[in-house]
Amino acid sequence: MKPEAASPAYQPLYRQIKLLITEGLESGQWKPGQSIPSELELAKRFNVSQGTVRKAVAELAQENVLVRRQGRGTFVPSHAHERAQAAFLRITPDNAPIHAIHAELVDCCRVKADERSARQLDLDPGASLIRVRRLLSINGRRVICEEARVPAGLFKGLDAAVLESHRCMLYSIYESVFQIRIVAAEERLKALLAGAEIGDFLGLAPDAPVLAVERVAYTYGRRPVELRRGFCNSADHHYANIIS
Amino acid sequence: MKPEAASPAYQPLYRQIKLLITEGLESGQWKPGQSIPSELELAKRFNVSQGTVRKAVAELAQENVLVRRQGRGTFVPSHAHERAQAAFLRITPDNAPIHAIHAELVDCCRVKADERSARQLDLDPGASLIRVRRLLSINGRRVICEEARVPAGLFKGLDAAVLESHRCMLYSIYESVFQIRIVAAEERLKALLAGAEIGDFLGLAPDAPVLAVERVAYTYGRRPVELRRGFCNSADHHYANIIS
DNA sequence: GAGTGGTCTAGACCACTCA
DNA sequence: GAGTGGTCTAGACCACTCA
Repeated sequence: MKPEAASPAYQPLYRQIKLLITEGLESGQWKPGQSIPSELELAKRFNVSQGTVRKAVAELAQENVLVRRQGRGTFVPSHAHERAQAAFLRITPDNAPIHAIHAELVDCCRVKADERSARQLDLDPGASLIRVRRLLSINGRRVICEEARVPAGLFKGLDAAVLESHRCMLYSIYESVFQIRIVAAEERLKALLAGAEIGDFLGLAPDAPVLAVERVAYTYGRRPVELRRGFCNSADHHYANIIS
Repeated sequence: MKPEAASPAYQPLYRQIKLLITEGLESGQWKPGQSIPSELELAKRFNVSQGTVRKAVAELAQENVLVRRQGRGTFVPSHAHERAQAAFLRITPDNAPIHAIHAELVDCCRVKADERSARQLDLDPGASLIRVRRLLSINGRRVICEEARVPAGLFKGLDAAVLESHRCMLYSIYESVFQIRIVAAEERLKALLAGAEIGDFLGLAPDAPVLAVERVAYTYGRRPVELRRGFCNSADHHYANIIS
């Protein structure tokens, strides 16, 4: 492979390699938890130098799409085994580490996408979504009430039975059952009053404040595949963020 | 310079270079807005290869401590000119870009550090702090009520007069008046009720929900130099965050 | 000891900026 | 055209893991 001539669509070699690796991940050629071939092998396969592969892999590792371990290899992170979860669960107790997370299913049903949701998910208005509502407990205390909506077309067969038989984080289920890996997300936070329904779920008065977290979650290639709304009792918990 | 022998304290060459560059920034050898020497010149100066300098600079750029511009050079970002601010102001209007930010001084006084603040700022309990309270307007609407506390020893002369004569973001003032550059921060978010005082400032009922943002801000070498608490009317604004 | 990723060098050439 | 950072190569050696 040679760098192509300058052009409006010019992409450096290592970015093309990056794309090729991403395609391998998307197609399921290398699965979560497994390692991908070594740098030297990929270099041979793509007919570039090891340095170019290294640069591509470094960027993917940077984006948490791959994990490099010196002496062992380069791995596809899994929401299941690893605590790659940690990156997507930003709510933590104020003065303690998380030692247990537990999810209770509230309901799971089909809904039609409203205009905004359709736009956010890149679907036609009125497209069919599956809506999952759950209550999350951290260290035995019910803290978060959340609602996820995903395209029914991508998540065929997602229902209460599947959710009950995989009592873990949703993203582990997306990954293990539907082969969809969440790799990035955008969130918007607001403070709201709980209201009757959410107050009930969280054991709060309707006029208690809750932290509302709206999320658009993305799979490879920045394709949006999930909308989520979480309401958190932030009396003894907070949303943690690191800038820069 | 040669890589030193393996040892418990082994640091690769490029990390040592990184430290040398950071020291140059701290000492004011290269100032915000200015460029640092070219990679080739730094390589000559430190007696390493260009690639090693490149790796050091790349990590610093990654951490937003430097900014690289192809064809022009490598620059020290400034809170003043650039919108490096953007990284530290995560509150934005729900449906519009920010076109104007305005700060009103509420008060500025000396306070004693309580135990927690002293610990967070790495000071002795009871150390003298300067507390600044301000109201921030975004696009002409008062949205945030914030309180910053900084060590009096590092910010000698910070008072109402200085704040009134530099009507801009605090971090610009820290940088231009006190030669202290904020490069990173940790934040904790909660939802609270406004209460009488904050409600007054933001034109909200005392039982309206507000987004509370607590921050510890760091300068080079992850040294904490500011504590901040912000209360935001999140009715038409939100805190934006990108994961991964 | 074989295999992995991590560091470092030297050198070529490219893309971009600016005078 | 000179100077900057960006890409790419080839090759050496190091640190780490695992059998």
